[in-house]
Amino acid sequence: MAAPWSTMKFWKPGTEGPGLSLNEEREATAEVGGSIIYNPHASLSIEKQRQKLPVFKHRNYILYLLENYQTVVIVGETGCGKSTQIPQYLLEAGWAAEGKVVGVTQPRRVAAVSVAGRVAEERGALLGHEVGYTIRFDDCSDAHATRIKFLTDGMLVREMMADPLLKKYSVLMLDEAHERTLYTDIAIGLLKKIQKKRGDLRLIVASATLDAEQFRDFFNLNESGNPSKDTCGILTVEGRTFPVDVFYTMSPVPDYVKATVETVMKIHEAEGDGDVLAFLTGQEEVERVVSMLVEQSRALSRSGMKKHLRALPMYAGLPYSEQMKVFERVPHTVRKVVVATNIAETSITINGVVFVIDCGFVKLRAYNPKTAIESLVVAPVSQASASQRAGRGGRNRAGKCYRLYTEEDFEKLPPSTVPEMQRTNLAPVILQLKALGIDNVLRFSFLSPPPAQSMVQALELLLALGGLDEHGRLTEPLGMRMAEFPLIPMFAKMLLESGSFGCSEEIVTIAAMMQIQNVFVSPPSQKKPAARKHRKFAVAEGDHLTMLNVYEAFVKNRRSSQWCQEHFLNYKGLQRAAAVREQLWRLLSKFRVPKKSSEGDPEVILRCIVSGFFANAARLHHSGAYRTLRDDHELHIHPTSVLYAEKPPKWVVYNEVMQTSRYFLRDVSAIESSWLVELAPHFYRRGTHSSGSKRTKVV
DNA sequence: GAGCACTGC
Repeated sequence: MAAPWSTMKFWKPGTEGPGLSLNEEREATAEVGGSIIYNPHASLSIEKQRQKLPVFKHRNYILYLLENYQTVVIVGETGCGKSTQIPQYLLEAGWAAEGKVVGVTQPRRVAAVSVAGRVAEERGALLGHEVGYTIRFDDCSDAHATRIKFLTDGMLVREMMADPLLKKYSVLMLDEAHERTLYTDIAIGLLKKIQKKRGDLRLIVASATLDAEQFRDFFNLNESGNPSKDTCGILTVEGRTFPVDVFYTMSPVPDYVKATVETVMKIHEAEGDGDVLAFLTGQEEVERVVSMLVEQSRALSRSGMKKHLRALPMYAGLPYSEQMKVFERVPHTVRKVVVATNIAETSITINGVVFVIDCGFVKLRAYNPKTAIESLVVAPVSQASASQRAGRGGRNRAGKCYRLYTEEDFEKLPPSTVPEMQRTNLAPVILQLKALGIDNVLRFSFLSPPPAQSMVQALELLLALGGLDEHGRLTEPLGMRMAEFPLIPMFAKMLLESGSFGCSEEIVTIAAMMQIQNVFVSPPSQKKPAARKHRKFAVAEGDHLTMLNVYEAFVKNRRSSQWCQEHFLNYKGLQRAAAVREQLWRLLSKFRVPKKSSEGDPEVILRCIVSGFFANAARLHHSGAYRTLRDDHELHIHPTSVLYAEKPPKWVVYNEVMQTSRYFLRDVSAIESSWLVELAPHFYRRGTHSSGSKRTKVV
């Protein structure tokens, strides 16, 4: 291939990188979870290090702004130190006096834990006392002693259920707010409401440049037009990163998979030391590029090239031990090439990356509010994402980023990604808001309001499940209880019904297992033996009972990691399922749902599943495909379902529909059509297709 | 017959 590159642009340090900070360097999974080492003699040097961070110069101004404004938006560029330092400035200035707490939210668990660890270390404190964290399944904080508390944004929303005004907090800092995760957005809307009742509550919104004004306008309660009465101010803190040269292709690339391989080989031949990180959209592309690179590097070795290539895949579905390989150091004679999905954009940081290749696309979840069907679509990345990807190459030294698209096309990309709130099924959000006392969700102050049709779909589903009444009010006790579960409402309903079906023990396991992705692992090199082992767990009733089998076998085999490996099962996933199961059990006991086993009878279990998932039913069409009962949509059983290899049952319920190349049903079980009429008479009635009312569907 | 970005409670 002729040299497709031309240098188009020089990326000035800190002008383009969205607000990531010091903590990111500590986010790599390999570095997380260790004990905190405290060296009492290091306090002076820690103090000096703290003063060297770019944010230190702004210390007094930040404190001044917080005295004068209810909300402060801080544009903190990568490496400025905001996440670790600002909470300490607040503590030192007395914001955590009189039993008050400074709270800092993070979108991800690892980040909450690692930043908390770093801050505790800087203060010479034991994690869990003065400095602590709270994430699901792991509360390392002290109700009395903790002054700075790191938590996931989802956890903050949960805390509001117990303490609607968040009275114990004097200041809340929402870190990485520009990521606009679902829970950050929920928290933002709720905090604005809380601020109207609690004038003393201060907010710090840490965001990227692009969104700063949107946040300020949202939180500015001043309607007088007089700027001196503004309640929100903005401050920008420069970052500390290395420059990244950005290159574009001269003309559009017809095949970015091939172009990725060619670019890697070009870098390998022409450039000095430094690892490569390539972004692609999915598992299949990643594996294809890895195998092509392996082939190419063999040819290179044969031709006598001294420097070797080591291509490694990285995506969430990869077994844990395989994921860890990307963090391993390689000898100087080897160049590491990590081929990753979007997981490497924010969730993990790989040290030593100098060269980044960006295919320009991303796989995103989308939601169709008309059909209530979610899909995974490959879409062009946003400019913000592209900058974030490029920035992954400038963390240790100056880097280079190769974009597999033209500069002209870059200019046409959307500035930022559509917030999750606008591309998701809102039923869990609406239920949560109702439980927090937001009666009129249509008038809730959303930073980015979701489509009205999505709200309507959510309200209809919650009504059908009995969580809301005809007036849209939360029902007692059902709706309130459903909201307490960390699950989508259908699962919550199924669990709450499981006592009366006499199968709560099985249902709680099934609900927990369904929260885990990739229970079955299939390494590309061992697909056949893996499939053989997996088939042993499969039952004709479908995926729910198959997952029950897997979990019960896991417990029977003393939760052994060795056993999981032999059976190609995701050990970490099963451990997580056990933790989820325990949490769900606690909630069921709280609501006095009796502990009962179906004693091997599959029918009650399936009926109980129908009591939660009746709206997700489909029947087999003579074409061989399924059709939804809701709106006659054509669907296919996903190849990962055990029913894919079985004789297709006439009627099924499913957990979700995912649109990729076709509409696929995921997590499917066989049912009897009569159960639908019996268990959801308000939703279904027996009849003919010609007649029909609006609400009830004809079975 | 043929396929699942990523978090989080």
